[in-house]
Amino acid sequence: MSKLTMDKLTALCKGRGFIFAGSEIYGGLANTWDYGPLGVELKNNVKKAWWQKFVQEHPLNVGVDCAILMNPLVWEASGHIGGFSDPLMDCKDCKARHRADTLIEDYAKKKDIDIKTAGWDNEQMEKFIADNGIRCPVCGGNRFTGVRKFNLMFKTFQGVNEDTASTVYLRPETAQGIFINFNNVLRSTRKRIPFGIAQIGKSFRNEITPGNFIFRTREFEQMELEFFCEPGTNLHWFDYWRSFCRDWLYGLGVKEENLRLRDHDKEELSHYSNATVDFEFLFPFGWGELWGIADRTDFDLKAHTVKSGKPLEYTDPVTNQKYIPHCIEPSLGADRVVLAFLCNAYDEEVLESGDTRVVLRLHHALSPYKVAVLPQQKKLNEKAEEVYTYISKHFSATYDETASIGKRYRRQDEIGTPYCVTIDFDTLEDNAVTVRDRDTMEQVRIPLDELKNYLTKKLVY
RNA sequence: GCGGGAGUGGCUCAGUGGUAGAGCGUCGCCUUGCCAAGGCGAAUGUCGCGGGUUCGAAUCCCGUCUCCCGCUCCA
Repeated sequence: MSKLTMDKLTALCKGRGFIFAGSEIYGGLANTWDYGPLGVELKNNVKKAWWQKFVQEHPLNVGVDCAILMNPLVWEASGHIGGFSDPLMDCKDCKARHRADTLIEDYAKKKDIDIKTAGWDNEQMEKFIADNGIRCPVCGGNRFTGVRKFNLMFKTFQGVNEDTASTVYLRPETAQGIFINFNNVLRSTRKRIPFGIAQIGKSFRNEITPGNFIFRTREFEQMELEFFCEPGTNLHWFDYWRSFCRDWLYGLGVKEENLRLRDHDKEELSHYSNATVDFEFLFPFGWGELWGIADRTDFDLKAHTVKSGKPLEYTDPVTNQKYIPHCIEPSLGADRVVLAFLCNAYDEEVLESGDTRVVLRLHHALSPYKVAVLPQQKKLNEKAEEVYTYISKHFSATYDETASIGKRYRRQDEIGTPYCVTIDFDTLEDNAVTVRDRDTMEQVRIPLDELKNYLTKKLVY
């Protein structure tokens, strides 16, 4: 198998209608991508598969879909205003841009001093850099501009007045919508601890450095679960979700060699968390984070309790004890995992004839089309259309009557369609069709009235 | 923002002053009844945009825009 490159993948995505560059006819808009007809099917299938395992089939979890725009106080409480920003400074000599906190912490690590810049303001960082004579890692100069905070949140205005009072933010994570609805969900579902609230939705971060196709974009979709548990049971549930998430990926065909779980060192832990594991996938550009599972403790519920004055707590129905639940958060990037599934599925197979067959070996649950209906010849299209009409009521299906049958198989292979149903001249006599399997390339004859059951069995997830 | 690369049909590119081309892909017809066959035909371009030089610019000059890669990351 020849190696997959991002160029190959983006070409396939664009050519076949998975993903297009955004705003193309106006010259584009950097790092925006539009999902095409196949891409939206794939992405919807990914979301559906996630929802199925994390909500539909999981007895402890329920779902929500919260607003993207929220009261700005939410972000003050969560620490995103103030904390969720990068302190940047430029080298006046070589124009390289650096993060002030990184410069300081790298320096501290080298000197073996224990320094945490979290909570420092701009002046403190500028002073430390000047006092210690920290130099630009690129050119060695020591003339820096002042520190400017670059907030990662997109800001906009609600209503007609563009003043501070009407400033709202596009959410940088979906999680906060869950936390602020903790009481609502608890009351309306009569859930007991432990339980989880799941959400799929768009988030926005004004990243300085987006890139790698749909891996890092400023607008992206998250699939997050906030799982609430009794304090002290954190580790148990952390491990539980760690395995659960890993198995979900394996269950959808992610190869073991493409996935690694990396537990965070104490130093890299976020301000809210005391245990974190990264699920990393081996993309053509290297290992990239797919899924982060964090133990957020009671940080968020506590913060919102303080800020809002509304206690977000739980009363144990047996002991009548009140406590603020702790929270384990598996947070998955929808676009990233779509990209991962694409990379994971991409295969180039060299056939006996010598030419290569490009196959997307997507899990059946993820394939944009489950079935392609192909008349052996155009003369048979009447019968074939009949079959298509019937099949498409039950499965996402496509129809193709052009070119040779072999070429049409290849087209379906390239977009990951697991089953091709061909109608031939015998079909008119015996009312049966040939079903061809994408992976084995084997063919079986199935009577039309058994076709639906046959495919249903094959396609169950 | 800085550094590098690139803008010519859907894709990959050729064309470096003189009527915009090829391959692949797409579509149609013929052929072919199970894995990218073949034949014939067709469609698709203000050559990124603006200005200049010139009888004449995809090509030379100036400006400008955009995208891609790298850098400061973590869904």
